[in-house]
Amino acid sequence: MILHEFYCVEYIKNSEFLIQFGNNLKRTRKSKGFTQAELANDLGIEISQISRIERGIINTSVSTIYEISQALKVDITDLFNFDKKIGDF
Amino acid sequence: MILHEFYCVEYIKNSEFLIQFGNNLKRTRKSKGFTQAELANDLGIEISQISRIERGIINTSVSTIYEISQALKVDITDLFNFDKKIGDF
DNA sequence: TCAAATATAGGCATATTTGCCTACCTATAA
DNA sequence: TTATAGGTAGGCAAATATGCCTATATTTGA
Repeated sequence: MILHEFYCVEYIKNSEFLIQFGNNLKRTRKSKGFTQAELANDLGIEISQISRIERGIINTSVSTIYEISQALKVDITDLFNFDKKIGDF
Repeated sequence: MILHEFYCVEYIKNSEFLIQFGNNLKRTRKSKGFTQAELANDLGIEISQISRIERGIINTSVSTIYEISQALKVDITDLFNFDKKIGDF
């Protein structure tokens, strides 16, 4: 059994990046008018996975990222353009 | 024990995308003058992983993609710009 | 042709993600 | 207050990626 604190600090590599990425995904998803449930349903994956990705607690795969970009009808590169977009959450 | 044929067809989702992605990574890596061993060493991961990623037989994580882009000194979005670049291998 | 460098292949144990599930939280509207 | 929608949390088993290792194939250069 793993405590969440330990989980965040030791278990995940690059968690800062993952959190930024997740926040950007969340903003993008909302701007496209999707709920987590709708996005998950379109992808055929679990809502809890979307939640975990957006919170940056898992390091999802490149093909999932690709599928998300297709479902949201955004360019996959948009999901990585978050360097300048801080603090609009 | 898993035969390679089965492995490719049933095990991997989105293998077409992963192969394109891998080919694009390979071209990008070479254009930056890196061998697989050099890239793997810079990242602190296994050469065999780089090989597997470039051949599209595994679905690596978003943070590994991010780290690769940093090691190669390219924008992460470049690793996904391969729609138009067919047949230069 | 030969040797060295580079890349591919895969076994095996371990790490991590994912699917499935249930529960809880938070806001909003009736 | 109650109900509903949207999101968060986490346990557990199964699926998949990764590290570590050795071996083999392919390419490159002398």
